[in-house]
Amino acid sequence: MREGPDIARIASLVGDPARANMLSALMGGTALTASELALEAGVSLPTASSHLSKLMEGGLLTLASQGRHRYYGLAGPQVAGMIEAITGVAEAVGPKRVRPGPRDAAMRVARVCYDHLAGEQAVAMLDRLVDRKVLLREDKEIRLGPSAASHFAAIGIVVHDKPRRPVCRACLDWSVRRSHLAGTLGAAILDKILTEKWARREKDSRAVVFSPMGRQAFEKVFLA
Amino acid sequence: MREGPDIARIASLVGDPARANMLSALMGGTALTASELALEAGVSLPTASSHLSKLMEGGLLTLASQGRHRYYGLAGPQVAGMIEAITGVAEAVGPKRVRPGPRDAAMRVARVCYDHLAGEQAVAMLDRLVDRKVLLREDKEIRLGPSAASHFAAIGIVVHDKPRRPVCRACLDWSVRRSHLAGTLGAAILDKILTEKWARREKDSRAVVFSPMGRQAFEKVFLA
DNA sequence: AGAATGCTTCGATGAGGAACGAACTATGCG
DNA sequence: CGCATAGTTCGTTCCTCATCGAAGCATTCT
Repeated sequence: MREGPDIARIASLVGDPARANMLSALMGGTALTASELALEAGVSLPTASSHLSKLMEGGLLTLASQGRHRYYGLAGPQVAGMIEAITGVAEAVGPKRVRPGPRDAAMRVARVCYDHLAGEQAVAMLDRLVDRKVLLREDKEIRLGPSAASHFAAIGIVVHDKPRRPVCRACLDWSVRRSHLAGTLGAAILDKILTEKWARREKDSRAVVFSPMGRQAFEKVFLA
Repeated sequence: MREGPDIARIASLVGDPARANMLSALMGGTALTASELALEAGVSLPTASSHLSKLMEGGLLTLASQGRHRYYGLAGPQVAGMIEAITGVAEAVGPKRVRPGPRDAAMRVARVCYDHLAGEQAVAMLDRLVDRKVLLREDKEIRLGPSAASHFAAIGIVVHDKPRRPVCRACLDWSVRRSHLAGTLGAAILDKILTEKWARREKDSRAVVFSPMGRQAFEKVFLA
C-alpha cells in the first residue's frame, strides 16, 4: 500500500460528471454562482450545493461571498493546469472523436484557459516570443528575457517584477500538446486582447474568436 | 450541460484508491505484473485484475504479454503528466502532512516490496553495489557486473544465469524516490536477510525491522 | 415588517461499483 | 500428462455516494 499525497481523493472529486462539468465551466476563468453551476452541470440546486462544498473541502475552489451571491472560482492556476492535463488525456484516448464541430475548431484555435489564452494562437505566440528572445524557455520553466520589460511596455503591458504568482508559467495545451504562456503575463496579454477588442469570447464557451482586424493586430504585435 | 472530452471518465478512473496506487506505482516507468500491482494497491488479485481492465479500457495503460506474465505500463508521457499534475494538486491542498507515525518511519527505512527489500536501506544497498561495480546501472536498467557472480556466491547467494524473470530490476521507491533492487536477485537478498534472521517482518505490515546485530551484519555485507 | 431571492442542510431513496471467493483459462515445468 | 503459477471471469455482497424534495437560513428589496 502506498501513501503520499492523496491523489485518489483529488481525482475522485473531478471524477463525478456533475463536478467535472462545473470545473470545466470554471475553466473560463470567471467565477460563477451556485445556480449557474447547477445549470451547467445539469443538476438540481441542492445537488450542486453538495458538490460545491465537496470541491471546497477538497481545496479545488475558492469562494467569494458578495451579498447574497456566492461566487465560486478555481482555487488557482495549478488546479487549472490539472484540469487541462486531464482534458488532454480524455481528448487523446477519447473514443473516435466524431467530426469536430465548428465550435471545437474555434476552441482549437484560441480559447480561454483559466485567465490566459490557450490554443494554436497561444502556442504560436509563445514560440515567437521565445524565438525573439523576449522570453527564455528553460526546460519546463519560462523566464523573462532582458528585453522583456521594454518590449511589453511598448505594447502597453506592465510586467510586475514582484507579483504574488509567477510572471510566466508554461501550461500544456491539450489541443496542440505543446506549451503556451500562463502566469500574470499570460493573463495580462489575454486582458489586452479582450480590452482592445481584437477578439471576443464566444457565449457559453471557452472559445475566443478573433475579428479579422483583431487577428492582424495580434499577429503584428505578437507574431511579427 | 457541456460536452467535449469526457474528463469525468478519466478522472474517475484515477479516483479510486486502488487504481490510484497502481498508477502511482507505474509512475516509476517500469511495467509491472498484475500481482505486483495488486500488492501495491493492497487488494486481491481478482480485484486488481478488474481495475486493470478498466484502466486498459480507459486507455491509460498498455499491456505487454510475455509468456504467462502480463506487464502493465502507463500508456504514455501524457498520462504520466496528468498523474503528475494531479499529484501536484494533491500535494498542495493535501492536509498538513501529519507526522509519520512509528510504523510509517519503519516502513520508510525498510519494507517488503512484493518479494524484495525497499526503503532507505534498500536504496542505499543498490547505490553501494553500483558504486562497487558489482552491478551496473544503465539508464533504467540494471545488469550484473563481471564480479557479480563471485561476489554473491561468497555471501551464499546463487545468481541464476537464466531465470524466468529478470535477475535485476529497478523499482522506484516511494519514500526515497530513487530506485532499489528488484528481480530474482532482490528476492534472494531479502530471503537471505530473513533466513539469517537479520530482520523480521512486522506483523500485518510491509515493514521490515532489523535487529541491532542484524543491521551490523547487513551493513558489513552490503554497505561496506 | 413581510416577501422574494439565493443557497444550504436534512432525510430518504436508489444505483453504481468495489470487494472477494470460487471457478475457469492459459502458460510453463518436470 | 499432471502440477504449479499467473491471470481472468463470474456471482454475490455490501457500502458509498449522487440525487432530489422539503424545510431551514440568510440577505436584499419594497
